[in-house]
Amino acid sequence: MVYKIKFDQFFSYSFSMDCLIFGFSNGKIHILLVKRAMEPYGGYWAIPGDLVYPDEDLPNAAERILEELTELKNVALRQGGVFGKPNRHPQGRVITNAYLAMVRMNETNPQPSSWVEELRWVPVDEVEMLAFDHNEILTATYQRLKERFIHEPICFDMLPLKFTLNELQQLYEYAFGICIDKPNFRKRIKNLPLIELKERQENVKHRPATLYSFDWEKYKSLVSEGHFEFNMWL
Amino acid sequence: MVYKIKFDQFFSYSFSMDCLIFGFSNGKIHILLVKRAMEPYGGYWAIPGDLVYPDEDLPNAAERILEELTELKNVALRQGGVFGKPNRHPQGRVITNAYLAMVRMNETNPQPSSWVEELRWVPVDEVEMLAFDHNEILTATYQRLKERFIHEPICFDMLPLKFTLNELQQLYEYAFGICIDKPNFRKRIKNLPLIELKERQENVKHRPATLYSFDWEKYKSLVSEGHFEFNMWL
DNA sequence: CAGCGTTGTGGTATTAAATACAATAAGTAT
DNA sequence: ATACTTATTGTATTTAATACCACAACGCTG
Repeated sequence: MVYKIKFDQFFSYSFSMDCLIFGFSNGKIHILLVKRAMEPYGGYWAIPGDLVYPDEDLPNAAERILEELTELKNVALRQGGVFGKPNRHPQGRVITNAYLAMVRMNETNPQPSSWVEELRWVPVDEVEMLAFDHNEILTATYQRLKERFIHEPICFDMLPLKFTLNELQQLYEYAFGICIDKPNFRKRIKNLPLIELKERQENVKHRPATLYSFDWEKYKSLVSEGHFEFNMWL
Repeated sequence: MVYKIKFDQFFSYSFSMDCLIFGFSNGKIHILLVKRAMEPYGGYWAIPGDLVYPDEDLPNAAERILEELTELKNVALRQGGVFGKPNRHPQGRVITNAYLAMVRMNETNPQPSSWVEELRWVPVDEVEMLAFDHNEILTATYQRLKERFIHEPICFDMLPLKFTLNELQQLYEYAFGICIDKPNFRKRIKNLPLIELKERQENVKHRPATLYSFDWEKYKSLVSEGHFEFNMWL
């Protein structure tokens, strides 16, 4: 089957970025959603995203768009999948690229901006109907996020800088829907480059837990020099 | 910073697919390259790829393009990364999406077609200067391929349907640049759903090795029902 | 067909890690 | 002090990874 298409017809697409920002709070992984104040899909909740400019590199576009819509800066965005069904966007052929990031919700204060009317953190398993094919994008991206959880220390990007071992455990338990024996969990992670702080929890109604930080310096040197591999459950 | 851009300017991009076909032969992982008989980059070696049609879904486009250029059909292509530097294509803004697949080289007979002048399997570590940003695309995609090797049984897509355990071992040794103890290797893989065939190698100058197949049926049922996880080296 | 070289296969002893489960210590609230 | 909640340590058992040795099976050569 041979198609005859004019050159111009090939150069008629648009390209967008969708930024999936994940955070952890109250034992649940959340995603940042925005309410669209603009057609198409005005009034719908959506993943923050917009079109890429003609002379803009993709990583820069993702950063710019995220900041324009939510005022978030200095977020380490990573590339995810591509979604390009011909009719996914009512205004034309728009192929979109998911970019994802993990942030500390307690230190992150997104504000609705540009065409965003409202903005909200929603637990990933409570997300309802979204604009465009954003449900599909979320599902696929969250799946990949969880896979990365196993072999990259990215979960520490969503935990507070000072966290308890229980918070770390809860994060993994939520992500993978499992229960872990507490004493054994602590033994497994004793290989990780964690810094045990002198501080403890405050304002809790029980024995305060010791706070820890992830030692990124040590982690990098371990990886670069020796044969250290981050691994949470084979 | 606020840009003012007309609607039309946003719908002026093009989108392409690049198909990275990997195979294994003589102890080396190869990639299928094509020689371009067309501008731009006429005469250069490149990853087979072309523009997506306006009404075409991405997976279909990848299949069509691969077939048009190499006459390969029924290849299980998977999505890889996106590459979209503003000036990566001399004719305009073309964002490209890598699709990758593993094939059995002994059963695969690609033929140059359409604008492809010539076609060649090249070991991944012997690839030289390619068209566009294809070296970058290859490096990034091969890297991801190797990561998948660890936790997905995709290596069996590039081995012959009937393979020896030594071939399997060689593949992993090449990919990760390591040496593995043969007896131990065989012990590790004894958990895998392999079918030990009644057949043996033929026309070899030494004791013929037993041939094996990967049991995809059993693999699927193991994964779906129980807690089986494919894992080659933590 | 004996003996050599090559490759495949089986075994063991050692080490390290994952698991299950019990017990203790350290705080808070009354 | 006492009860109660949560954090932390300990042990015994099982399981898997590793290193290394020995042997078996086959083709080839003389």
